Amino acid sequence: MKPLTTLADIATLAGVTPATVSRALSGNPRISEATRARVMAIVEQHGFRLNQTARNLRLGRTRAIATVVPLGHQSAQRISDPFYTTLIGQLMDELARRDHAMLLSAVAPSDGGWLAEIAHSGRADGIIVLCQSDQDAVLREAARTYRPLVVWGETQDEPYCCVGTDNRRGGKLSTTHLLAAGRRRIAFAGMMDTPELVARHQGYLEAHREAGVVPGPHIPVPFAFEADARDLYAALDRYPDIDGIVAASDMIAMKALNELSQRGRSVPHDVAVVGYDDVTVAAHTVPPLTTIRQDLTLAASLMVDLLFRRMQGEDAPSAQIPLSIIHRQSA
Amino acid sequence: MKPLTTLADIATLAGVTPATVSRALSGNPRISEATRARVMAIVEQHGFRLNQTARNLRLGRTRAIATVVPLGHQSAQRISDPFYTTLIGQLMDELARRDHAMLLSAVAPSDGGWLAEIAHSGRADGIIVLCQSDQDAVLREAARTYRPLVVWGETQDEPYCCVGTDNRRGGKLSTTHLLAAGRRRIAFAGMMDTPELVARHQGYLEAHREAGVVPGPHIPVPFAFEADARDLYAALDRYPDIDGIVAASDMIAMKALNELSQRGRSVPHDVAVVGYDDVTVAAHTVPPLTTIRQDLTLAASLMVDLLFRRMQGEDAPSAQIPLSIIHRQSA
DNA sequence: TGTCGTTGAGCAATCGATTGCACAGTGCGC
DNA sequence: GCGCACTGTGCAATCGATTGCTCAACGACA
Repeated sequence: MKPLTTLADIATLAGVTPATVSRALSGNPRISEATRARVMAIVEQHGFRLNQTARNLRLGRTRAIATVVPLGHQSAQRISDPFYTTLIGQLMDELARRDHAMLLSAVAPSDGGWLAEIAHSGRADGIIVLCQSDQDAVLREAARTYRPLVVWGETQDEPYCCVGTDNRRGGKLSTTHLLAAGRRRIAFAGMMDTPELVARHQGYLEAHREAGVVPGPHIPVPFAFEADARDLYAALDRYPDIDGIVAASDMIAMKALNELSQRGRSVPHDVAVVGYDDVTVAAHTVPPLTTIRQDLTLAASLMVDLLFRRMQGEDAPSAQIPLSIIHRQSA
Repeated sequence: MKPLTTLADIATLAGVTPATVSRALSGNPRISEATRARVMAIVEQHGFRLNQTARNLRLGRTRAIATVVPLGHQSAQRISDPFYTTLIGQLMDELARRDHAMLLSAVAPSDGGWLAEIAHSGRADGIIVLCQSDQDAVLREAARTYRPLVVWGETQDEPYCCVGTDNRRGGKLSTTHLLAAGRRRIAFAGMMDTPELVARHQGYLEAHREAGVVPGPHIPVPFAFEADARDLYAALDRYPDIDGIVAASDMIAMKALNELSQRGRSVPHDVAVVGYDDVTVAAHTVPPLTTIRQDLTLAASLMVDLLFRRMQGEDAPSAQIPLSIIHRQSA
């Protein structure tokens, strides 16, 4: 049963016009039951599907949302971090629930045109940007003319709609936890090349300030596992007196567990480690990671909700989602 | 500078017809340099972008590839397994390189129509299906009428184009490794609800047969970490004599490391563990995982290559990608 | 000056689905 | 028996870009 390709084909078979078939399919009440049944039978029989491209053109919408990960920062050379992939999965579910498709892409922003290209090419009805990266200026510019845009990242005074957690508080929370446990030489492991990470580091500093403790060294480790991370981690050897590590992500924390284990330093006895994100594997490392949880299911549903409100013209504002520290055994 | 929306707008401003603007943009040599320059200037100035939906309708193609993950099997309730997310990332890169967008979706196949829906709705020029799941029949049926389809999974005698590794050999490889190390009571941990996993299990059995060793127990653990996996893992207590575990995925292996550690059983001394996939984290577990590597960069480029050849009408065949065992410290 | 070839651009159909409006047919009331 | 309201379909324009064909203008050449 070769599938027919157009409404007109079906119309011919049913002895009606394309208009009638269209109405029958869309449940228009002005079509008689008899006609509808006849049309539907033929549609079923031939496995006919509407051409979505034509439909989208006519209706001026695509029922697709573009999800973009800008790779302007070094932290995420690739979308390999489970944090992002989990978020993408949740967004996908949430969009599917609203009957929208997800157009996924990662862009290495060579110029400022990447966002405008997506916004005005008519491929999607809205855009979700995962991570501000170093593209704050581009986002601000786009927000001036393009409304259906939601960004995951550090919420500050941005003119665009941004969803995220209070990263400063998160960084402070994990650091305070270590300080309260008596740790006095706490390193911060991670880059500071996105607003979120900068904020986490600020929270780390703030906790130290309030406790009257001198901050430990900064160890610049990329988010993802990379070849040169090994060298960077030699930093652990440079600072043998570290008794605590605040990691900017669970992946970094996990790498820390691994490196510490190889150096014969026990966690949490010698060094306590706190992660960030509570990705799925965090509960399954050895020892399981104490970490800062961001509720990604909530994040995804909130982002999609805001996006749809913006697609309807509403001027939905930025929002923060709650944060909590999950106590496991690494700290 | 509000972006103009249509070719006609630009045409009006330039004092020409839409046809001329279209030709100017596409580099048609029949347009004079003077006219082209004038049109281009206006296009630049207003940040005009072609409406891709209209273009796609006219040209009969979308420059988009649908990537689908069927969730018919229990193993992957969600796309959380790093194996799939890494593969998706690689596919995304490969598609971007060919200037195609990726339409990502996960479907819980309630009926057999999901694939036909995607194939004939005209949203994408081709389809990549990640994992056969329990949908082999649907794939076979679709392959009869729809050519641009490539599946990741177990390559057997399927009539559709399938890319994958020799899972039977992989399962055998890891099992043989354990047997060669003197292990004699080896469990297989994982579900057998997809053809790939069945094949890995067969390899496991085959290795035992050839070595003249009785296979150990089968512990049915889902691919992903889930709430009830904990109960399933109580199986470890039921079989205290196990000295080796062949895991159907690295995630399962990782969970095994964790559970064993909680029971005070050392890896690899008491129990040796071999994973599957060599996901990024596998090198960073404690101890680092010995595992079977599947080269996903190669897999992605091969799949996309086959898909594009099929989109051009060629009858590109199934293919296998190589496999290797990576020796680390867990076995 | 008349004819032909070339260049550059316009006209209009097309891709496939949707929808406002027109209109034929039916049943009803008076 | 006539007009009216109502129902069910058809007609044709529309969404925005592309492209085969047509055609005007120009220069060259005889």
